[in-house]
Amino acid sequence: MDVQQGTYNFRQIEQKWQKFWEEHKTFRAQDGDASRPKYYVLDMFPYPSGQGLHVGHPEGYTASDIVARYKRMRGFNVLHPFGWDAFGLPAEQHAIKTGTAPALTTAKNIANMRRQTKSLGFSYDWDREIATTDPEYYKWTQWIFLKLFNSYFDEREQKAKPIEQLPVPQGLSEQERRRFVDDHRLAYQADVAVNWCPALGTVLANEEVIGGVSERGGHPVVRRPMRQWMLRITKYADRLLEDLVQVDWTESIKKLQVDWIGRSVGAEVRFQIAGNTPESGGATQDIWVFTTRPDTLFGATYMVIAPEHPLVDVITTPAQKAAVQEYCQAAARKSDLDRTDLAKEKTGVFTGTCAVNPVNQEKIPIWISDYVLISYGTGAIMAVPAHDDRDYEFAKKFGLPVIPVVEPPDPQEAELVRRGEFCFTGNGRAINSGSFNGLPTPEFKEKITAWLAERGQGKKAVNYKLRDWLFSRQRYWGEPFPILHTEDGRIIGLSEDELPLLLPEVEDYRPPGTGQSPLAKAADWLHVTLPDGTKAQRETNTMPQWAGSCWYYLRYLDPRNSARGWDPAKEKYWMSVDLYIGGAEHAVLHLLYSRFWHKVLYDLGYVSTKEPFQKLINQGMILGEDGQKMSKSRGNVVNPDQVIEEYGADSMRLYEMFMGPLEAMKPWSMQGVQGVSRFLQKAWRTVVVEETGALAQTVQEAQPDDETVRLLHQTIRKVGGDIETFGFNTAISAMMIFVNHLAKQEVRPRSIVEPFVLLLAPFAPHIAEELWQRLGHRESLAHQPWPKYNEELAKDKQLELAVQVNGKVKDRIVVPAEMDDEQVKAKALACEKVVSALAGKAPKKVIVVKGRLVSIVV
RNA sequence: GCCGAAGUGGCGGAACUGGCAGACGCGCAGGAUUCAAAAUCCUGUCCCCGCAAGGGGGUGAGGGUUCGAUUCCCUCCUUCGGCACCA
Repeated sequence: MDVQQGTYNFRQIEQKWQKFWEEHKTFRAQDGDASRPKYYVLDMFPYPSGQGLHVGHPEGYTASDIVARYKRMRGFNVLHPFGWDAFGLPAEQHAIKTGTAPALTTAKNIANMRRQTKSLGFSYDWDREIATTDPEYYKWTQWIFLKLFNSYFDEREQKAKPIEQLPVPQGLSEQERRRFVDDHRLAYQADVAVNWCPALGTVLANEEVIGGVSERGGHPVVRRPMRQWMLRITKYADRLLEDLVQVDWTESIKKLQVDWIGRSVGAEVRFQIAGNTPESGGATQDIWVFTTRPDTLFGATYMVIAPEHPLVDVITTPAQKAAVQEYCQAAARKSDLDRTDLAKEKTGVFTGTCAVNPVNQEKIPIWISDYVLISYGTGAIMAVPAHDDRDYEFAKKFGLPVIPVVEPPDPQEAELVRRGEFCFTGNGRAINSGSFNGLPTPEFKEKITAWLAERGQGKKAVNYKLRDWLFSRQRYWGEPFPILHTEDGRIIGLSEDELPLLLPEVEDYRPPGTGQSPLAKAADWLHVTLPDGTKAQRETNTMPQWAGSCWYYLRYLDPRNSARGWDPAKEKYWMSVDLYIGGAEHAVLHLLYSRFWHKVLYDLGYVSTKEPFQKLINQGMILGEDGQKMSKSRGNVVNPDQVIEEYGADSMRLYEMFMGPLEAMKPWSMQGVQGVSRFLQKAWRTVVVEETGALAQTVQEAQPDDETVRLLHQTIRKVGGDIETFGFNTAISAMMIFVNHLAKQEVRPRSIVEPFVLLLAPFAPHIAEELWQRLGHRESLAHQPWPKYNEELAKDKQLELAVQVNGKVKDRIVVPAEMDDEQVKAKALACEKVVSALAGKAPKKVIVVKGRLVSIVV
């Protein structure tokens, strides 16, 4: 067999070992094994696209695989699973174009990407493979949805509870009671202004709209009211924030989540409409505003309400009616894109009515402008142009007064602010604020909030940028909702034993254009008669792609369980995920949604940890050789199949890790692949005679020399340490140094070569297994103990120190490692070059830095 | 505009808690081997002056702290990522 011959034939070696691992189930994770610590390494599972794997995928997968293989050798029971996030738009769009069922396209794509993934020799436990589109999988996605549907959020305990425990007010009619309950479910329906994308024929979540166009495809998105399914993620805003302290993620990713949740503390303040006194009838409601700067109340010179504010019609005077109507209608027609584009120029219209500032009884005009959003706070603001950039801009445009009430600490700024020529948004001291003058901003905030509360004019308030999650899509290729709508208007969740509710087969995948999904056309599926004879229709919306990926890490724990989503004992054993690796593009979407579901499941007792992912690493993007983002149109896309064909999986893996830091963005280089490929060949030749395939004569049962032993132990220490800190590039460089040294040796003792092969194994597992076997071992090295290093043996006996005079290196001295500082000093001062550099002057100071240098200051 | 990360040879990048800048790899140059090429091996490779010994400069720019700064502080510039009227 060719494999037995000498040259490094990666094709045969890689095939051989991939087959071996698969047949021997080398990487099977043992549920509940109490004899070893567990370690759960998870990759963000891919969407099985028709393009197949791109080189960005193996970057994260190789990193996690190195850790998985390393942990196994360190004695951990490792769970390292893989699967497919297989619902999604491309397969559906392909179906619309060609009529091919998305299920078929998806199966084909999975088969291809599975082949590619396997060709890289990752140590996945393939017995646990899952696909979100598998009915046996989405059955449980639907099950979790029902848990959300059948739960409410208990404000006092700040947690989800079964809906049966919801305290319902007495004396409600059956219909009112039902309405009350439905309004408290974590999954609920609401008429909301949604992001409707006409080109895609579906609504999108806020997170899926980037700058007014759809994230996928870049199609225009408009606002439109529609009845949609929502998930009450906002109830979890505080917990999603607080629990970030207990996960081990980079600060920048945490910050993205914090910013997305956007918690703001301030006050809600009541403004009465001028003239709306008890004597005059007092019928009009007051306007409540939210502000984070109640300390600037004395500087409020006007108010703004959103065009959609319910009081618009009530407070508009007859004289202003026409102008206001025109403005509001124009605002309603604007898409988000328009609003973003026009953000530079403020627009607005006066209602004709004034409000009364509660702190000084001043009358201030009420304006309407679309820079105030109906969906945030109360949909109305008090405007303080002296201390808010947007209000300042608006006031300048419409000639409204600017009254400074905060004095900046900087005198120059203070002068400009006093003249109304500078908008100061920072903290300072109060001016023009009556008896509050002189107070520092933070203190003023507290005082004024209490002052308002005492008088019933305000209260402390918290607002979030985070909105409830729009959870329905008008698409075919997604999980159907396990929901029925009865003729008499009831919403019923299916019972557990009716799951999975299968996706019906349809002939036409085009959206009907009515705002419904293609499922509305599946008449047989759509219409249902309940046992009691009631007629009902199925919910025709489907879930967004995020649904399946919200909980897949739990299904891996028990992927074939048909009785429950996962076994509680297995959950307790494996959770939480110790290491999660994937792209940073999921920093807010997937990770936030997933954490939310996890917390609901935690509240309901289905999982035992508060957070799903303990440690998170984001791999950086790989650019094309030209330093540009890879794209077909640029023609700079690197195909993993080709790289593997030409250089082998081990070289591919090694190069992806050697390119640079895992988290950095970095360009591809085919010559770089060649470089690591040369390294592997060199490593091969240190062990195997190329002509015969025999073990090299130089690999002997001999005593290694001190230097080689030292280098081996240093390399063991370096490689292990680097894997722990994800410094794979420097680990590989250490192995290169080691091989360069070993290749020069006439004799390469087995006691040196074998540990090295084990070090190489997590990075380049195929070649390592082959070398291990050729060294005479029968068993796979996958569970061999990781080599240990000896600190004493790793220590350098002699140290070379630099000797500096006034910061310039003048000479070098070689000293025994244990030499004490005084002796080192003496030796340094005795150097010929140092003596001449000193030129007879006495050193002021001599600093010895252990193992580094001697610094002499004159 | 705001927030975050980062700027080191021709290129990717290294440098522990402030301690010899440029490890390792690529590329390039020269040499060995070869009829020749590939492969492999050896030598050199931050910049400037110098035949050399040696000297000077150097981690985006400028300043500061320090015996000593790629590392810490301030100002500015550039690139990338995120958010985008959230009061």
